[in-house]
Amino acid sequence: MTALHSPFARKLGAFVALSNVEFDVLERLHSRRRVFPAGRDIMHEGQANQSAYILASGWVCSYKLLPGGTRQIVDFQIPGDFLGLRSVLFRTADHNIEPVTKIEASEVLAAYLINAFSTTPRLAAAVLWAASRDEAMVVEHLVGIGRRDARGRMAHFLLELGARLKLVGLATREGYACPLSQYMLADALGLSAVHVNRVLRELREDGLVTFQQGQVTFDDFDGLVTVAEFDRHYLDHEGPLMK
Amino acid sequence: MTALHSPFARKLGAFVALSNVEFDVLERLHSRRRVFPAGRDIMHEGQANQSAYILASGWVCSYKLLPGGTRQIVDFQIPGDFLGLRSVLFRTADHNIEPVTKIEASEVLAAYLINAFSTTPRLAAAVLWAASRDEAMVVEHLVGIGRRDARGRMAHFLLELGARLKLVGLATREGYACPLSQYMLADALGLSAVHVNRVLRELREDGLVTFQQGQVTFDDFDGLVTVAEFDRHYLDHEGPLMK
DNA sequence: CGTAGCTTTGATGTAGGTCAAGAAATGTGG
DNA sequence: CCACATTTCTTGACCTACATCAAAGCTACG
Repeated sequence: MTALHSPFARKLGAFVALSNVEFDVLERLHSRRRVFPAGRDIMHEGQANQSAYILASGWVCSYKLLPGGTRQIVDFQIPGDFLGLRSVLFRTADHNIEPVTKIEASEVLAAYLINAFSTTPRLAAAVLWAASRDEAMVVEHLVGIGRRDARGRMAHFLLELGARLKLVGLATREGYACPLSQYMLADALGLSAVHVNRVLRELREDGLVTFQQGQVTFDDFDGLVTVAEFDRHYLDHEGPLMK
Repeated sequence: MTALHSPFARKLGAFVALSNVEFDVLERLHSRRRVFPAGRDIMHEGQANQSAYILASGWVCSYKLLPGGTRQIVDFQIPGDFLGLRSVLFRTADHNIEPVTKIEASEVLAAYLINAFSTTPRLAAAVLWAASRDEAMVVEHLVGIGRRDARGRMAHFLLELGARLKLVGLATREGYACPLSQYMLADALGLSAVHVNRVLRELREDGLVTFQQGQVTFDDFDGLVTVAEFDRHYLDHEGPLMK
């Protein structure tokens, strides 16, 4: 059954056990489906009146630029994730969003969303839950950059991404397809691209993970968890938490 | 008029122009007022069924510990800030909260809050607004740790804190009282305490800021803004944005 | 099939960490 | 209000993780 639904429905279903009615409301949220090419930003810092989207396929990243020209990627979004929820609440976007690959996304009209929330409150809970989880991930990212060394950061990042992708059926314990360049990893982890390359080599030579040709392969999952000091708890929802 | 209200009401009032009725509802939110001593955590990672609080006086910090024993402070909360909003939504806290000073905080009952939201929706908007602003600050913090050097981080941090304190009337353009130790600054900025000390000295010797005896003094505000690459925009709400 | 963006590697530099130890401030009990 | 203890601040010497620079081999796609 879950296989019939969109990644978004699938993800929310992992948080809250949804009825068929709720699934239907969910599917009707998606209004206009749009396609964007890789590389061209779909949202700019400071831009007003942005729509929100639900990502159907492809990857995007949210980032901020510093005056010096360097950038920091705050988060990646994968199928099933919301884009620009905060930009709707604030009237203006506070970060940039760039598609990493070609993407398909469904526009979500604010009015529609609010209506869906009032008719099916469990849906509101599920969406807020997802939003809180995103924020928790930003926090974890912050902790990693502040207090982990390069190896730990990379290991943690690759595991976390795996856990998120598993939620929408795009990863297994073996690994997953990953379209990120080493430059993007660098901008996400607060490292230089050169160092990212070296760390990746190290992890590979230690028999922990291989990241080559757009494919992440966990060679020693448990070993990697140890290096990452990964807290299995915070993303491992085995079943719906709300019955 | 604003001077009569609590820091919380004062802060929300800066976002959304509130009516007297709304102010009253706001004041009634605070149920039990409690006092906590400095240093003893009031919320633990993994602990279930936490209450939320509104901080009335004093400072607290939210942090996470890594298995290695190091810690990363994610954010400081000052009077008028919400504590543990996310811990209520998730049933369990995902970080620790430690009072930096002795604090007074009012417990907020979840049921009360939800009720207030449905009767005065503008209040819900204001609270969500504040929550989004907090999240935006965590993002900015992440960017700083990932891509700014120690000087820039410190400068940015001191300015941001000043901007937040100004919202609740606890800072001026001249400076503010700040009870944080250099160890805490270190844990917040992802630096060592020793280096924090050196950076502070540098900034003082360059005539930019002085941080001594619990007092932050801006010696050259504009100069500091330049060093910090501080975006005046993102916290400078001069008046209510929603009329 | 050429050129632009990735990846890989080596050599060298530096910001910030760690260790150590003394000086100030702050707190505590008598 | 003083003596003592404890935390916090400050500074110096040394070291390491990561940045920067540079250049060569890959991929891929228009």
